[in-house]
Amino acid sequence: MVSGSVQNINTWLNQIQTDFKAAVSVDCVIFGYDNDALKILLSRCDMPPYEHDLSLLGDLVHPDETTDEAARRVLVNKTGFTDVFLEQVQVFSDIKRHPLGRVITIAYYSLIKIDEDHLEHIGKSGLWEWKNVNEIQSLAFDHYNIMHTCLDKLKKQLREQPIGFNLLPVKFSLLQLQRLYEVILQVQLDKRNFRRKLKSLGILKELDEIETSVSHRPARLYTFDTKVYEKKKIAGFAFDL
Amino acid sequence: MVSGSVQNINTWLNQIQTDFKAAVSVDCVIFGYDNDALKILLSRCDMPPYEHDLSLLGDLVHPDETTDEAARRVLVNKTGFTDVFLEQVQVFSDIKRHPLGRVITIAYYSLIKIDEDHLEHIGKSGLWEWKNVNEIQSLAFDHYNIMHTCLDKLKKQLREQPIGFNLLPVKFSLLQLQRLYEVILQVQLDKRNFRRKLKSLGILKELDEIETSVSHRPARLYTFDTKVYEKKKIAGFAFDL
DNA sequence: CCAAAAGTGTTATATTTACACCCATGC
DNA sequence: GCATGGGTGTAAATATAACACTTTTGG
Repeated sequence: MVSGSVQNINTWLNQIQTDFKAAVSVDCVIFGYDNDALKILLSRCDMPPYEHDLSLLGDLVHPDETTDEAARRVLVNKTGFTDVFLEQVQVFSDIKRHPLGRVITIAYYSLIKIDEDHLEHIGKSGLWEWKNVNEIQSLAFDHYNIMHTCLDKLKKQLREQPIGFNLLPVKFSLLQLQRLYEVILQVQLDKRNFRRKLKSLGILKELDEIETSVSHRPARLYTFDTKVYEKKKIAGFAFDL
Repeated sequence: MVSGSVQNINTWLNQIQTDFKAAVSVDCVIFGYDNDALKILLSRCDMPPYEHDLSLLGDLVHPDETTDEAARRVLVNKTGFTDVFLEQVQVFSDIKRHPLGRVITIAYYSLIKIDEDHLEHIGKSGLWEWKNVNEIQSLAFDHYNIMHTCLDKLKKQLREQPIGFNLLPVKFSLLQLQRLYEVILQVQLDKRNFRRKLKSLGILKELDEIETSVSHRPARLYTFDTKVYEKKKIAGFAFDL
């Protein structure tokens, strides 16, 4: 047995070059938010025995890229976006998780502004579809498990950092933002306390614009002040809701 | 190019079986706490060009184990402990990170009660050594980087969960615990507020024992109440210090 | 004028911070 | 008896939580 003794360079070389290799993939849980629902971008799986299931978007990690780069590549190819929120979550390495052999996968989660034009087209292309998180009962491989791990991480980060903006249009109302938190965290929030809290963080920029074509008093629109945020992030701040 | 189009099963099979494979390893940042200092267990590296550097403890992931199992195997082999705190941190996959070829590594961090007898022996065996975190200037491979990522994660978790106990003897005084937080988080804490906070969490069990052989008034000893903790963890609790 | 969401302050409660002295023990 | 850390409480400041009504718009 190798371990327990000092590592030997020849042992390593042997192992690296022979059977101690595995295929490594990335799988992206791409979250979008639309119609007061949290959604995930999924694709039809064409691999037995999962031909009739949906699966996460992923690919093998190429020899010339890091896993982060691979995840970003998958995202860019599938959504067209280059500048999106993307975060590494966890490794999934059960020996039997993939039917074709040992494939170790790194899970990532990503936040997308779903309402952009071409993203709707993607949804209509038939290759991929947006599915409500609540309505997903099962997925191919261990992807259902991966999805839930990423969802838990999203919830945690949402409480710690103001990342919710990444799921909304550039301009949004405070109620939209509140609903987003309520839907994802599955809590109910007080309108006045929520607004006070957010304004006190100083990362919202009030715009001179208001909602249009709503059949009630239009709400003021806000945008996310990236510059202030970056400054604050370094100091570190909590975001307890 | 594969990605962008629907995944094809034959492409996958080809890639998995040929050049799209990588060696996968685990590297453990094993933290211990002794003499008011945070330490890490390191080993001498015997691989060029790092022959004169220290490195983290790690090994290749075997074909019949998950990465979590591999990390635990490394820990058990090196420290003898089976029931230790062990947490996956992050993947490191720079293409040139390993001199022998592509090796993707999964970083873990672990918390050890350093004061157990056989652990001191380990430290004296010459194969491994405990080194103060503050005194580490560089490590082999990208291990210095890995170490700092794990240290950051430790600091974060220490603020969110009462994991500090894992670094202390089973029985400890409140001052010991406070010093541990101060050393790791690099803050100064108020003795009374710290005690109030901890007692209010209800995860400390007051023992009928006191310190011995100290040249001042001996402190009451406490132990960590795992059962209460497990119950509370499910509900989720913050631990802001 | 009705429906729907926008917008706005105050009070009570809980949490956090700051702070100083006497106590028990070993030498 | 002196050095060392052990142990304790209170008051002020801050943060959080609960709560209801008027306003603006479209139809």
